[in-house]
Amino acid sequence: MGVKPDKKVTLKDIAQALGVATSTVSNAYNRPDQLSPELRERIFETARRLGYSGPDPMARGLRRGRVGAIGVVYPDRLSYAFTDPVAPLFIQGIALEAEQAGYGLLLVGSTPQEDSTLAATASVDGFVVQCFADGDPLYQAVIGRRLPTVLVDNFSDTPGLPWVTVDDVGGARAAAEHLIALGHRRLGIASLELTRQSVGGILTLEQQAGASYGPTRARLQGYRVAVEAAGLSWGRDVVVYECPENTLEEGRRAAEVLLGQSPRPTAILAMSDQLALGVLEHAARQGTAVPTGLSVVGFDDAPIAAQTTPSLTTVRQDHVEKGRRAGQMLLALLEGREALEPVILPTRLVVRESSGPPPRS
Amino acid sequence: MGVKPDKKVTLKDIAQALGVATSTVSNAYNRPDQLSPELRERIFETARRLGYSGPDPMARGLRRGRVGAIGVVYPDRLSYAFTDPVAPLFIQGIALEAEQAGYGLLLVGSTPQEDSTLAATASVDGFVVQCFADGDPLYQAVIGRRLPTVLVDNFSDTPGLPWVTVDDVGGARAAAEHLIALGHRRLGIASLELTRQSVGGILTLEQQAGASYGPTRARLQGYRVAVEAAGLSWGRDVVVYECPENTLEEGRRAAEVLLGQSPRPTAILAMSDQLALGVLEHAARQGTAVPTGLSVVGFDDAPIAAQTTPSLTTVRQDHVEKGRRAGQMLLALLEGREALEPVILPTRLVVRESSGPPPRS
DNA sequence: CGATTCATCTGAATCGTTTCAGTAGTATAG
DNA sequence: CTATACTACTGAAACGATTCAGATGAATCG
Repeated sequence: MGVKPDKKVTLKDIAQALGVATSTVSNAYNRPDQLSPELRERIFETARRLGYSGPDPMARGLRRGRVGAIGVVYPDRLSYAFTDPVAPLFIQGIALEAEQAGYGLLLVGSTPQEDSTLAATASVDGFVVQCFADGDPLYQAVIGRRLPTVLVDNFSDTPGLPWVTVDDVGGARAAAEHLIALGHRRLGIASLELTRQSVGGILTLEQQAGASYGPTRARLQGYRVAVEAAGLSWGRDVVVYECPENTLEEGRRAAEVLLGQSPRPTAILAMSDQLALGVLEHAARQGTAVPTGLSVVGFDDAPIAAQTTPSLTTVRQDHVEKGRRAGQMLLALLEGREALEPVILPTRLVVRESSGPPPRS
Repeated sequence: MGVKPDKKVTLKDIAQALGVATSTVSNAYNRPDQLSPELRERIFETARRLGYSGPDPMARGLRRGRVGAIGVVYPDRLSYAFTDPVAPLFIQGIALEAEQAGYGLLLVGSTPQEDSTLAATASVDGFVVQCFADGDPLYQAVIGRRLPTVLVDNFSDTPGLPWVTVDDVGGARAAAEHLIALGHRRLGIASLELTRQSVGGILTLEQQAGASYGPTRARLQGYRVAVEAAGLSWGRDVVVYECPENTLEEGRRAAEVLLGQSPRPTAILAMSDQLALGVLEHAARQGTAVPTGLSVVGFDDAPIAAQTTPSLTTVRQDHVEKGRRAGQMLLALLEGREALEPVILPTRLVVRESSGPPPRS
């Protein structure tokens, strides 16, 4: 039992079996006060006997206009989503709110075949969408659904479309200021992608101007503000390397390329802890001591950042809180409450062992 | 726009606007070959103009009998699910298969209010359910749905209900044998929960016999086989401490209690890396050197296990593969292909730095 | 005792699609 | 020039529930 391919048992079947109206059976499930307890019990008994597992969610959803699921949209393939150690934290935050309100979480990513995006056909009551590049078709598909939607890590000027971001500019700026205060004068930046389908590599100033991912753009700007405030030249004293993916390997490669520049940077600013860990790994392989030979600062404060050797100096953002806020905003929309104000969450520099004064030249 | 609460635009509206049959409009979306390209284009144009976002997923799902989502069920609250670093890997595995077949992943956990479980009302085509204790009501609810279902980390004797597990017994045994071969004669075990809603603490032999979580039971058994094969006494030479939650904190507490026993264990076997990391943390705080003062062996081989200092000796299982297999099995069921055989994935001891010979007494 | 309320239960409309058996009308074959 | 086959489109019946305005009879009230 449990998996027999019986023809489907419906409300009607059990109504017929008992000689009552289907509406009565429906009431047994949805409005216990509308019928006598005995009849209700008899209905459940019959349902059990016939193997009826309760009202069909889809039919109910259609009629009620509500499914009980919120869509969480990733700009990338779903299977990549979890290579980033902070993704689960964000989801956890949404889950925290969703489960209280009785919603499930439907994860949707872009499918291998670009054309038919799942976002267009997902049965959900609303969406939380993460960090999109300008003009991403998946994003368009989501917006096209005209469902209540909350943006994360992206701004929006559309009224009624709330968003939550973090202070990327401030965080990045604090990170760069920290290194400069330690005496570093030559910096390498391991950047996240600037555009969809980027190939990576050292970026010219022009290319940097074309960043279409919000957080990447904001962090570059934050770094730059600090650099120029210190009287350094962004063009001359800083090298920006774009990593085409947010993985350890790309972090390693970034380190390799950046440290191959001359003059050699004495510190590397990474836009994620994932990349920073890759940088640490490269340094370890090369026998470069951190922080005496090289300083590294990450971004995110992933749980692992505190556990590595050396532990990672990084910019903390509260991913769980970010998820919660997004969840709260969406639920407010879904439940017809007043829309919540967009919010910018704070970031904070956490100094650990991976940053220190530059080596004396 | 995008979020205006217009009254819903339907197929019928756009059919009327063009003076064609609704079935024709439907065909425009689902069977392009059934109508002339020009009409199809006119239909899309009108749809765009009226703000029609394509066939309603729920209505379509109802009619077609397929939603395009697979339910991933956690035995616990969803927000807890992600405190374990290996959970994302498992999901990633499922996602890998699901996204290829065009399915989304609906995460459902137990809701705070025990009664109305989301599993009973989730719009999905099938379920993957993780490690349940015998008789868990959430599990009953899932089975009651009579949808195609795959069990993970649990066996099943029901035909047509495939499962995937790992060789927990073998892995645990290898871990214990490793420690014994190193010379350890007194072991502490930091166990995962044995039953739902357990409170934790040192376990008597009787209590151990009542384990209702499959993996916990299997690992205990594996440890025991190794211990007794070496001529040691399970009752006298081994202390089992049950952690009520799989968290760092509980790992620390386990270490504290286990190391407080006398005679003191010279090694701790933890049933997850998460717990093992807690043990390491406790050791570090106490100034106990690992592995010279204490050996620690984990379970799972979470990504972080290789990165800690000292790196963690552990039993490797391939969580991504576990997810993939589960996904494949479910998809086979969903697509009406022949059911795949249940599978037991291998485990393998990975020796790193956290295990060594016991201190000389 | 007639009027009201109350607790139960019923019927029919509806939710927004898909599907399938047709119907014209036009092109191809014999 | 009639039979055959397409092509392009239509109508109506599902899909499996919920909802809401009644209907029925029993109980309560003044």
